[in-house]
Amino acid sequence: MLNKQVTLKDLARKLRLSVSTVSRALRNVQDINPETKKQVLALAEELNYEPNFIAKSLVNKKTKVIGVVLPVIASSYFASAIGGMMEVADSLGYHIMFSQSDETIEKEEACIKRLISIRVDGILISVSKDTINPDLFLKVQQKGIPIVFFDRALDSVSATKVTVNQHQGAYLAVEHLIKKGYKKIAHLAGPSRLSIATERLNGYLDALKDNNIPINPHYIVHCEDFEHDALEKVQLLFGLENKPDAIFAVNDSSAIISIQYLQSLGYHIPDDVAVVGYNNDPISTIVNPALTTIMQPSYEVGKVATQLLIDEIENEEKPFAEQVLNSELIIRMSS
Amino acid sequence: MLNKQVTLKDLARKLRLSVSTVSRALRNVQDINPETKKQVLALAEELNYEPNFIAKSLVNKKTKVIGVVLPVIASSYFASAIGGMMEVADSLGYHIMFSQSDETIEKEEACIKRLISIRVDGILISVSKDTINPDLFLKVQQKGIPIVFFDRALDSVSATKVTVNQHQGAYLAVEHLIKKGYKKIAHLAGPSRLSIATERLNGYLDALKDNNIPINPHYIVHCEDFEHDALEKVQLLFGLENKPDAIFAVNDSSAIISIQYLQSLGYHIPDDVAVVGYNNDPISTIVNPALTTIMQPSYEVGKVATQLLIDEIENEEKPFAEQVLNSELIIRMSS
DNA sequence: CTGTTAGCGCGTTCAC
DNA sequence: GTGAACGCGCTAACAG
Repeated sequence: MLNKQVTLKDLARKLRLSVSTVSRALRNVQDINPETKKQVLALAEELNYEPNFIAKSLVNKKTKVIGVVLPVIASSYFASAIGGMMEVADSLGYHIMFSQSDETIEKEEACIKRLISIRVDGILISVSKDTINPDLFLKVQQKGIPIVFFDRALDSVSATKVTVNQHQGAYLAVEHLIKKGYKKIAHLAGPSRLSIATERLNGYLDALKDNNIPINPHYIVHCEDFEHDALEKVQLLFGLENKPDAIFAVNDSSAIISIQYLQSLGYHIPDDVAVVGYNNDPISTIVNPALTTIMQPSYEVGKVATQLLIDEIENEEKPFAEQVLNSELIIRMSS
Repeated sequence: MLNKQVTLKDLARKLRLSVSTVSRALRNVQDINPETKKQVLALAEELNYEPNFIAKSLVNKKTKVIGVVLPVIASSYFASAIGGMMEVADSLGYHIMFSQSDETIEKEEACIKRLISIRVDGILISVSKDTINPDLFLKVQQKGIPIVFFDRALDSVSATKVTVNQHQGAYLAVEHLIKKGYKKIAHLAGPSRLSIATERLNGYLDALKDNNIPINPHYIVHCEDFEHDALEKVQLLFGLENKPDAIFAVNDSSAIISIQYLQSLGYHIPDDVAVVGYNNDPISTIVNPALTTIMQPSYEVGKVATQLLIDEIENEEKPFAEQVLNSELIIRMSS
């Protein structure tokens, strides 16, 4: 029962017309006898004809699909970025094909090669954390396939890039705490090997400096494993003689762990200690008090990156743009 | 600079061979002079030749891509299912193309038509919550395109389906509470119009019945808007003369809201009141005490559905299977 | 307005 | 072992 797919030829035969006439009628291009056009449309409808994109692609060398490569799809950050991509792609008539690199360079390379085989019109990529070598990306560009980096980019390749300013987000969070009157602000930092963590740390430091608040090294603790060792780090912080009156955490999970720990000690949030997180995870509205946090423009990243990619696909010679998007402070009850 | 893509013809010309010879050499099929084969492979490597899937698809009428239609991609449940799909598809040489219906039947129909145009080899779908009409799906099947439903299926169309047993999960949760010695078990139910909510409610009821625990209607409250009105419902529950000693919540968010409310009242979890959630959201390990919950096999759903679809694609005549997967109880500290 | 021809990149005969 | 010819479904160029 396979292959019941109706083709132009089928329509042409039944209508005793030539294939090209049918094709023209369906696409209403050039002059066509309104009468025959009507017939064609009617039969197409009746037989449930759907144009074969594959054949079309082969002819005009455009597949109208863009390939996306990202580390993992099951993360609230990427899932949201994907939403943005879909929105733009959809509205411009493009399809999206996803592939996961699982953070390994081997899979990343395999993904890209497959996308090339599919002849995607362009590629959107957030590189794996180990990716350093630019060769593959250069080859892609040489083949005339536009590529734009989102979220994580590679310095060594010149291309359009859309990223998020981590420094600014952290700065915003700390500045907010300062404005609220907190002065002894601690930072639950992320793993020191990760650039997003150090950028956020720098944002924290600069916000303090710019407001003439002395930096207390004891107030900076690194959670080398994110939320998994956050609890002991908070305990460290509140074991200090001179305890902090606010915490800026590298992510929402760590912030929430802090809140719960402090509450169990009898502290009141935000009166005794204020807490600000990062990410605006769904959790942040659920906890009590609801968490003040930084919302990264992940949806926007997806949208912008896709828009820029399609621009490049359709207007051959476009200079590379490098956009750095800012995050937003979401003030809730924890600060 | 476009269209730098190398083709068989390019290789053939440079090697002064015919296209078919080159093709054969690359696919190492039939007898080929090992010498010419070596040359071909060398040049292909040098020129970075990548076979054109589009052209291949047109010839053998198989695209090796499967289309997925789901309500929203940015949900931890679907994101996880997608992971399962990717794993299976990847290992079997298939690509996946996603599209979102945004829970509307119009977009759902548009998605399916586009997938048909792309000539996907098969379709995986979780229908929008308003979908009732089976016509479109029947048409897809008539075209010879296998379709399998996952998570949410349509009774009116006979096809392979992979779903999750909600009754069993709820039963597991309540049974666990009973075994722990709790007897006054309340249920924060979901919106009564949703089938998953009523199935879970029935699981709750049956678990009580099977254990000879009388059902107290006051202990069943419906959160018509999930977590958004969970707080007031819990307050209702604990405003009762005869207060519950355990809560089974329809999802993790509601469970966490309950925990925090009870803690603020001075209750100790789980000594005074036990709480069990549903979904095994990332939050559930973060909160204190960590939440006992039900883990739905979403990853498994994705895997199984994809596997069954590919089976159908490759073995024409396969009877439809209907798989109902069971959930798992994750025991943590809240019970 | 419509039909004919050619070709997109590749696989599959069928000859040589 | 290799080449020529044909077709997949469709669009584009040129006739008529």
